[in-house]
Amino acid sequence: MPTAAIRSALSADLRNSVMRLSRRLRVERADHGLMLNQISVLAILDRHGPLTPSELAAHEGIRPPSMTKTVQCLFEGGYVERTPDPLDGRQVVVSLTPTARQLIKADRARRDAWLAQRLAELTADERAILRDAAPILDRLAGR
Amino acid sequence: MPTAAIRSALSADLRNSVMRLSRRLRVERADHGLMLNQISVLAILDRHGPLTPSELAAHEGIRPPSMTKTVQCLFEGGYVERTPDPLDGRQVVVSLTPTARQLIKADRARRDAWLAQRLAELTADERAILRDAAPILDRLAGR
DNA sequence: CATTGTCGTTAGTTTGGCTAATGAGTTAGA
DNA sequence: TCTAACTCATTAGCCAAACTAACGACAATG
Repeated sequence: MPTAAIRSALSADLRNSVMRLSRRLRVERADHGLMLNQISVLAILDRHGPLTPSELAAHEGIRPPSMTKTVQCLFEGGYVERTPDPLDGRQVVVSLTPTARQLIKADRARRDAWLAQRLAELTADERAILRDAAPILDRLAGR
Repeated sequence: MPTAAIRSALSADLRNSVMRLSRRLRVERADHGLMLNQISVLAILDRHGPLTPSELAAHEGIRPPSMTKTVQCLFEGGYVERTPDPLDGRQVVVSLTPTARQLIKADRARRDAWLAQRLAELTADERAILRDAAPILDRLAGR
């Protein structure tokens, strides 16, 4: 098999795997009915503390308007608060509500975040491969 | 850093990388204006010869109605033909037109399929990691 | 103090999945 | 044989989640 063909096969396989997993990730939701991207935002807020919508968007690698929607959903569910920044009236600071904190805690305990669950079922070697692969995928996506 | 936290970080990183790359893949198109998933279908037909819509859907890991849409687009662009199977009147066989064959050939020569291009810019080691990672991602997606 | 820029949001579009249902055609069983 | 059940492709309609463009409020700067 010539090099070009091998690369072409990798391209096809990788594309398939990535698209499939992303479809799965998009649809999958934990038992509290939150979408995985919403949970991800909660996790970011938990790790970094209150952030503005733009900062959140940067973390997720999406545009601010997309993040506004996610935050809106979380707000309606009572998971986040939006408080205007007293120093800069343009900015809004998004922070977790006690409800969200409790949910995150329970989530972590029960390990019911879908992807984490699946990852736990892999071998250590397989997880190591994915750990190596993640930044490469990121670079492919073009930062 | 405790094991659980490491795994949780992997989960977040991997999710991010996969979603980012998938968004990129979805949007990216070659210079002939075809979406990457359409090009992928052409590539499958090129490799396997004529296939039915269901077979194509299975290859891409999507449902038949979704494939019908893609095939419809390709048909309107003059890239595929749909011929009824003479043995089984329910089935349709999708095959490449000369236009498509020519495009595939040119594509291959110029290597302008977006992902293949990016992959070519990686080191051999990095590609090896991705080659190992792809089937694991597939298993995460749930077969 | 007026212009220019930034932030969050709104509005509207695009893409590409999905399920459910339909119609044509096949297969199997009474 | 003829009817019931199944299979395949398609249609219709829904939904999630990204995007761009534009807007209003506010800030910063000349």
